[in-house]
Amino acid sequence: MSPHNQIHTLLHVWYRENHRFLPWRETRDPYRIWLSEIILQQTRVAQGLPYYLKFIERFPSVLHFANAEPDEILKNWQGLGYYSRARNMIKCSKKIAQEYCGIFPTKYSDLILLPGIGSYTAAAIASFCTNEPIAVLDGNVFRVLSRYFGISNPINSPKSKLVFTELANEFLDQNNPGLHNQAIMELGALICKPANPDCSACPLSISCEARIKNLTSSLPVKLASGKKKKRFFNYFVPNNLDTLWLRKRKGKDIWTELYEPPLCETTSETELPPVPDFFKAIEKNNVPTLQFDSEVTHILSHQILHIKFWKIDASVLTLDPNSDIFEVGINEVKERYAVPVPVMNYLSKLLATNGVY
DNA sequence: TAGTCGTGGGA
DNA sequence: TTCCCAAGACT
Repeated sequence: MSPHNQIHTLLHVWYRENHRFLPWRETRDPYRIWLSEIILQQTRVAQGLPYYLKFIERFPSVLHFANAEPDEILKNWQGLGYYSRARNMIKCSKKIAQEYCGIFPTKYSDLILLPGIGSYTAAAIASFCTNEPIAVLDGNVFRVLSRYFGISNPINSPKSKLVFTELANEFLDQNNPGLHNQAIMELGALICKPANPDCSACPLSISCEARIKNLTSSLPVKLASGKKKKRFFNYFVPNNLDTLWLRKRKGKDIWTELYEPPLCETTSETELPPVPDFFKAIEKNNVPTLQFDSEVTHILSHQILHIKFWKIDASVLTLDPNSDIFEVGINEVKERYAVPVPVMNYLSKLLATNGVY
């Protein structure tokens, strides 16, 4: 008999009566659970839901997913952010196709070895699909446990993760692991919110340390994040409107494997960036000139991007054949190539302004 | 380990 | 405006 028996009952009753109906809760298909969990990492339900529905329709099984073109996966992921999730899903699906004959594993010990599946996602899939008794620990659970047990360890410090992991598993209802995990996360999402938690409606309030000691506004403790770095991007687009140059981003920077126009990054704001050397003048004396088009500020978790778009006279230049830049119709870009949100916004504005398509 | 990886919404 | 945040994982 667990010392938390009574609270478990209250929590589970609350969940049954108050949980949201979400499509990934209507299945025990590990593929669908996996898809939803990866999509929802650091992402709100409202933002992820349409992506989930789109992916399920287009890629009904893990083998459909594994056999798809990586660029098509990325294109469907466009706009969701944290694109390494999609890249890791591709690796993960291929590994499942090869090592598991396309049968999606459900054991925590198997799941944790797969790309993009960490401790949270492995616990979620295992407990939701087969009731494997292992506690999930996500942002919601961190917050609920911090308040309920009055734990002041910072929730975003790797050292604290061990403490909260043990606590979560001690608090886990061994008889209903899947339901318990769902319930505690849903409680964090709907009641025990970061700001202004609704303690009056909380099934745990009777024995919640934070509520009893009036600490709900000071828990959980979170370490401050560093300030954002500024970067200055200059994108070059041809001055005729129906085509675009693209290049695939590589390396460990943002937007890896997404496409973007030729880029010149500068260390400070420029009134006029240099003409990059992947543009070659057709005639030596007819150097292409740049014409400022528009600018936008794009904010990421750890960076502030100051982006300027420049038009360049395509009729007097040619591309360095050694560059990886290629030319595409704008329609094809919109349909096939995953591009960062600010680039997509620029294209949409371009098309709307000119009414070409 | 602390930093990094997007995006959109709300206080 | 500015800040924080939302079902984390990786290095």
